[in-house]
Amino acid sequence: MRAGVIIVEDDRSVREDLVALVRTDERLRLLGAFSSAEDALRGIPALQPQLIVMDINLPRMNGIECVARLKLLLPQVLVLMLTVYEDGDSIFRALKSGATGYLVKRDASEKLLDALQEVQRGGAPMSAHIARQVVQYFHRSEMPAAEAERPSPREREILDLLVKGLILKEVADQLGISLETVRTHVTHIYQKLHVRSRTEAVVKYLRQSQ
Amino acid sequence: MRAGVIIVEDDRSVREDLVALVRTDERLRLLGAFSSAEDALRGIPALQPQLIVMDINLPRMNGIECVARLKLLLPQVLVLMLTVYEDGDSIFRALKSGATGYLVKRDASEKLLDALQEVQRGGAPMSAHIARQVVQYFHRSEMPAAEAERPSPREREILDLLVKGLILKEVADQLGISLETVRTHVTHIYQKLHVRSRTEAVVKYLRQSQ
DNA sequence: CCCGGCATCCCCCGAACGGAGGATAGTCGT
DNA sequence: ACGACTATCCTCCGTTCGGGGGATGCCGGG
Repeated sequence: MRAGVIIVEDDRSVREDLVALVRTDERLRLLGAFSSAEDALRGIPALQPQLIVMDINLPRMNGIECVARLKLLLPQVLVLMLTVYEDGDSIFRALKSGATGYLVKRDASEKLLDALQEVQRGGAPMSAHIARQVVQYFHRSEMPAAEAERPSPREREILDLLVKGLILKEVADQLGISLETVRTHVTHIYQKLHVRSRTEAVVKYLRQSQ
Repeated sequence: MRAGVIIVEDDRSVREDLVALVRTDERLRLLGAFSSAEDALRGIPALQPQLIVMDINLPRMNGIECVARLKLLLPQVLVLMLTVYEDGDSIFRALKSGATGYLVKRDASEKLLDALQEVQRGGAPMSAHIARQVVQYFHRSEMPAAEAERPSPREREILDLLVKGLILKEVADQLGISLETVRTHVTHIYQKLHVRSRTEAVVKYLRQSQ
């Protein structure tokens, strides 16, 4: 059976090139193409693809965030990141998010199909140099959260109460501040921890503080 | 300043006796009396009492559960449990939930006021025999969850997905079942873990599985 | 002196959630 | 064969959440 493929790429002409390319390969079946991370998150789960080709540089939510979320919904899916960036940080974050391969855009037209095959065979298409960095990266246990990414003291105070199971209104009463203020703090916490729900925030917070 | 007192007792005549008793003591100020745990939970936080006299044997939610929840909202409040039960298990669960003293009902009329004073002085009004058991109890690290209290395999499967931050709809898609089914499972999980929100459930689950 | 981070408060809105019902069906042990 | 536990699906309803705005005041670094 042919492997289902999804393309996520905001540039229309590039996207159409990729779509055309995938269609030339009889081992692949193109299930769809999206032009934004948000659309991809909504549409992909129902399509149950085996492979995703994801551009990193997307408007609003980037491809790395998008892959991280998709991997929660489709743990089995194989992701090939596509990008113009070659810096180590992007590579790390992409792979950390769950991507299997990392292709530079200028190589896409000639290497995409080979890379997709390699991904399916259990490989990880990328240069030896990058592979080396990857190994080293995973030896470092945790991505050191950037300075501005850490919740402020007040925000941590609120997190502590959320961990206890209090709802927002109870947190407000407890701290003697308004519900709206708590809401704002919580929004900021979500942004800093890159999550979108209380549960995710609490789990991440507990894990970070050992 | 006089210490604010709340009474929670479902039997009207007993409740009125207690109210009258507290009113005779000029060192105390009666802030209110409730006849159910649910009403108490709704009303007490706003009253900010220093002392709570709580009956264990209440309809629906019992006094122990009620105290556990109140303690989340008012960590400073001192609780004196009132009960007809003298068995070790009730005592343990009451104190575990955050109660400071434990008075048998038949002693209430003559010892309540003294007990409230003692609680405020940092004491713990109960017999030496009980105090001994308490010490031993806290040496045992955890209350072994009853057999029927443990989530079923399917429920744990769902908990695992909730820990990852998935919302109910995503869990449903992931498991190939309907949203309603997930909702039912989650309700059962809440009942077994004695919680009322996803956050509480996830935190408790993570802590129980080390 | 201005900008960024922080803390506070407010509004709107749609989606998600939690509680309380009820229902069917399969398994398992007594 | 009967009761329990489990898993599945459903409706109704009020509350809570999360995202999107915007606003003020304080403080500290550049």
